[in-house]
Amino acid sequence: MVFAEQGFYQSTISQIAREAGVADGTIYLYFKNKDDILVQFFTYKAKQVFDLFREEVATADGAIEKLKNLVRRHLDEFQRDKNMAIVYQAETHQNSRSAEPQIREMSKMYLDIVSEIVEQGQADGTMRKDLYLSLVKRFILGAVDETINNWLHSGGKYDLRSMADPLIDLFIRGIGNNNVNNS
Amino acid sequence: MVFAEQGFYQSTISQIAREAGVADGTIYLYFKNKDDILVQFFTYKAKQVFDLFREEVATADGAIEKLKNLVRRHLDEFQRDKNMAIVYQAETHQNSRSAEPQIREMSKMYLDIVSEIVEQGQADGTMRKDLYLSLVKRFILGAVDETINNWLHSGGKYDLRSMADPLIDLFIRGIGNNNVNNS
Amino acid sequence: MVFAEQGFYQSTISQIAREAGVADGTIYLYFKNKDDILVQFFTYKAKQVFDLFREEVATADGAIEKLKNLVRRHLDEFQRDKNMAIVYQAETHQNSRSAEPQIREMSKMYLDIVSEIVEQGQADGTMRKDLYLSLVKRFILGAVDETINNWLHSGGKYDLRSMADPLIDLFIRGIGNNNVNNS
Amino acid sequence: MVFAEQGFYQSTISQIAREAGVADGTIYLYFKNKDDILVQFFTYKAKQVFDLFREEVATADGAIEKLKNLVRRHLDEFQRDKNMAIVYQAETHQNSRSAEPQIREMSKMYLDIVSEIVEQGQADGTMRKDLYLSLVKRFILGAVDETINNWLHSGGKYDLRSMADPLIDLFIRGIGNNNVNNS
DNA sequence: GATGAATGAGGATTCATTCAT
DNA sequence: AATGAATGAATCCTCATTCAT
Repeated sequence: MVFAEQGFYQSTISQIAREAGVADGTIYLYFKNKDDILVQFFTYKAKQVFDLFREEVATADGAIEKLKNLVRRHLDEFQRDKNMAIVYQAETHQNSRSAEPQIREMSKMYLDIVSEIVEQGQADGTMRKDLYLSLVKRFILGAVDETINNWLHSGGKYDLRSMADPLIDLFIRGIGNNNVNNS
Repeated sequence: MVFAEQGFYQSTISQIAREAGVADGTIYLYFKNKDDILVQFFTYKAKQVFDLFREEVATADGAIEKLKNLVRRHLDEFQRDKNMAIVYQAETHQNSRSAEPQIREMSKMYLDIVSEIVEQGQADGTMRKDLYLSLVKRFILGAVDETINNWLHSGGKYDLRSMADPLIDLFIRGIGNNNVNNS
Repeated sequence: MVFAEQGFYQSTISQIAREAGVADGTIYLYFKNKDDILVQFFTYKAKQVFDLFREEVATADGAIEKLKNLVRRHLDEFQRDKNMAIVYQAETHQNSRSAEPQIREMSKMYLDIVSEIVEQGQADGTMRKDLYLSLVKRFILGAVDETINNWLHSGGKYDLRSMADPLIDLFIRGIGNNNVNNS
Repeated sequence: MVFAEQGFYQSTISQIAREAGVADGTIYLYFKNKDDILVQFFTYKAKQVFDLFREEVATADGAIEKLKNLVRRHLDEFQRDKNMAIVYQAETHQNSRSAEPQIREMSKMYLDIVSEIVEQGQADGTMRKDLYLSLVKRFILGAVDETINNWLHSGGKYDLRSMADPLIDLFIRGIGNNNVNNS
């Protein structure tokens, strides 16, 4: 996918069309304009990915287990579809984009899933009650995102999925030495 | 700053010049080309910001205190210079940018500072020894970044700096309920 | 043709396009860039003109007759296509042109034809054997060129072709008074 | 001189100024505008060179001797001042130049000198009477010009002046084999 | 539906020229 | 007289979009 390599705005309709194996004009039979390609791409991908996420979370028991599955699946999917990962990383950090609504929606869906998990964790006593929820969800999303971002910038060589467990561990236990404090 | 509002590549030289109160051609007396504006901007800002960061870390005692100061300062500076924040967020998540070297350098400097802090924390017993260091540093950077990113997408209304302490708390203690484990 | 009137480098793409009855962008469907217009023009013309020259020379008997035909045809063609004549005159006397290879090739082809003729003339005894060949061919090309150049600078009013025979006469007999020598 | 290397129109005022060791603005104290540099250059050079030519012709006896001296001096001067040669070659073959009047004047002066010589030659019986004068003078100028042009395109390596005598020989005797005709 | 040639607005960059110092 | 920073008109080229076939 061209706009994974050079960014969506640096890609031309000609490149996109050639890659799709159609003529330039044909693009306009399916997309209103160039921006609409991005919008539809995100709309389609969002649905696809979030269905997976929801399903993954639903099949797990316990908040921590749900969180583990979510993060694993997240890393897994982005590893599987590196192009989507690149486009997602690039576009979620711009503003005044035409795909802004789609991106906000995706972010929101993700944050909602995390919120639900944390709230469940608080309810069943596996997570701290004194958490600043709106911060926690971003803290988790941010850490996962940056893990993906770094994987991308490194060229996507190593196994991204293997980062899931250590990452969850940091979410759950933090980096402080609890043994010291609790001794 | 125009390219904070519409992204650097969506801004025109005319807009940038008008905003700077000079003629289009004048831009080229100070910058080799359009890309060079971004490069010089990051080079200049990086030096300025990292001097502050280093200083902030140096004046604190103890790893946790250092980390607090760093994160506070980070949020503080990005809150103070919102335009820089926007541009930084946008450009650090693109690839094949001309400012790539500057951005990699900035990232690396940041990660190095965090590494040093964590290593010190491990040495003085305030941080866990069983940490995956290269993951931890990105986990911290990612969480801070996403906090800033969200603040930006919300329009920069609330006080970003106030996020520092709860964020550090999450880094240190995690979200797991240690009381349960330790009871 | 605009660049006949003002020189190729003084013409703008807009002018060239307007004259061709197409939009500016259309030019770039057929030419790589502005320079390529000149290159293609020469490549095309060179082939066309030199095919004529070769043919003209082939159909004549005897070196002197061949030379006459060549010069006649040369003047004839440049008279017929005055724009080409202007561009040719202008560009063959510049250096570091992008069309340089085409121009060198055209010059070389011309000089080669003349060389062959002169060598044949020497073989059949109609031309002097003590000739400095590489000078002779330039001497002929130069004289024809300047004849064309002057015709152009005079506005192309008079009949250029009528210069052919007197010019050949000068090539063959020179301006010296042989009768005096031979008396 | 910069505009010998890249042509006058491809040279910038900055380059010309730097080479002259003055600031850009200073150029405008001495020249009305960029074109005026070319105009003044030709005006100055023309006077200088033609004074030499006239002198050279005056000091010789006999038309053929005068012609020899003129051609020698011409080649000599252009060899000595290669930059002038390049600029002269380039600009005399363009039209709608601002230096056009200067160039026409230079051409005319040259052709006038040649005319005078030929007329004298006809009067004293060393040159043919049946010459088409306006053609002869261009034939001579063209041949000399092309000799210079070729020397320039070859990089100006060999001794240009040594071409003078063989060239004159061609002017005088032509390339035809008179012995054959006169036997 | 599909094509791809043609369009022309838009944008980066250059550079002759000016003018305050 | 000399400077050189600033100007902005001018120009090449790109590319999203259209539309006749």
